[in-house]
Amino acid sequence: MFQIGQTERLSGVSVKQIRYYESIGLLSKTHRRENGYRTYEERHIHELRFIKRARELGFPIKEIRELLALWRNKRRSSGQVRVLAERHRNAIKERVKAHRKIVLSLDRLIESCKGDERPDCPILDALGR
Amino acid sequence: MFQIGQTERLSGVSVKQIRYYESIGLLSKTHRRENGYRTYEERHIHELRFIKRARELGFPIKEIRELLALWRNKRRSSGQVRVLAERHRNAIKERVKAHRKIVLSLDRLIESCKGDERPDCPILDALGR
DNA sequence: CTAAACCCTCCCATTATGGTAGACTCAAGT
DNA sequence: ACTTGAGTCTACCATAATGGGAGGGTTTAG
Repeated sequence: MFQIGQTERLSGVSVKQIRYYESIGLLSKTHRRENGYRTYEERHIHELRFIKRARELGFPIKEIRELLALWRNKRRSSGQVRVLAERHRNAIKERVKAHRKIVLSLDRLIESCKGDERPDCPILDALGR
Repeated sequence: MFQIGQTERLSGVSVKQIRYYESIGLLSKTHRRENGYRTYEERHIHELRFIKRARELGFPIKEIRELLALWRNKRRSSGQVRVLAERHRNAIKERVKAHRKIVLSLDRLIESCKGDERPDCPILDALGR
């Protein structure tokens, strides 16, 4: 039985986040003591670590909800998880692709800009074209 | 003298965005007709196109504000613009780097997952470790 | 005169997190 | 017993940029 501060230290998830995850029904329900304090058990720590790792992999909370459901369900199929992971990976790949294009454009613009004290600026020219 | 719908078509920026950019002081002030309708001139179209291009390059509005100020200021130095562009490019590069790491991690996880009908799933195992 | 197409303002929702205020609880020290 | 500090609670605000919609005025064409 931990209280929220200990749970933060044990899981690496901030108190704010813990309360938020509970409020949106992502984290399993917690018990409350007489004084209103939340109490956590090992199970919650594990869930929070799970959430934290999934967040670090960029999964949005909506998808973590599905992953968590599969994690809790002993009769799930690994195929479902794989589909989720692949879908997410593709989304990130798309973002990377778009960002790399942007970087290339910026490279070209910056390259063409002398960056001196004069008001002449190809970057602004290109934007204001 | 255009009204907001025409301005949307000419600039490619949505009516919603146009009003928003004005409300935060990004777009130059507009005149209002007797009936309350906004009226736009060439100048506004140019500014909106500028904003649109900068947004497409991923510049946040805060930085577009600075770029626009430099664009309007005939006595600016191109060095200032270049610094802004480089800072922004570096920020995006960092994001790309982080995302690529994530993709690699996902690649490994997905690779290790057979994706069949069985409940055994290395992805969930890794997240719930 | 009416319908359609415009325009207006105001409010809400999104995503996930951090901050703060005001109040309560608990444990330790004096 | 009393105070102090740490811990916790709820509730509200803010972020970034955009879209959606309600409810209501205006203009133009038929």
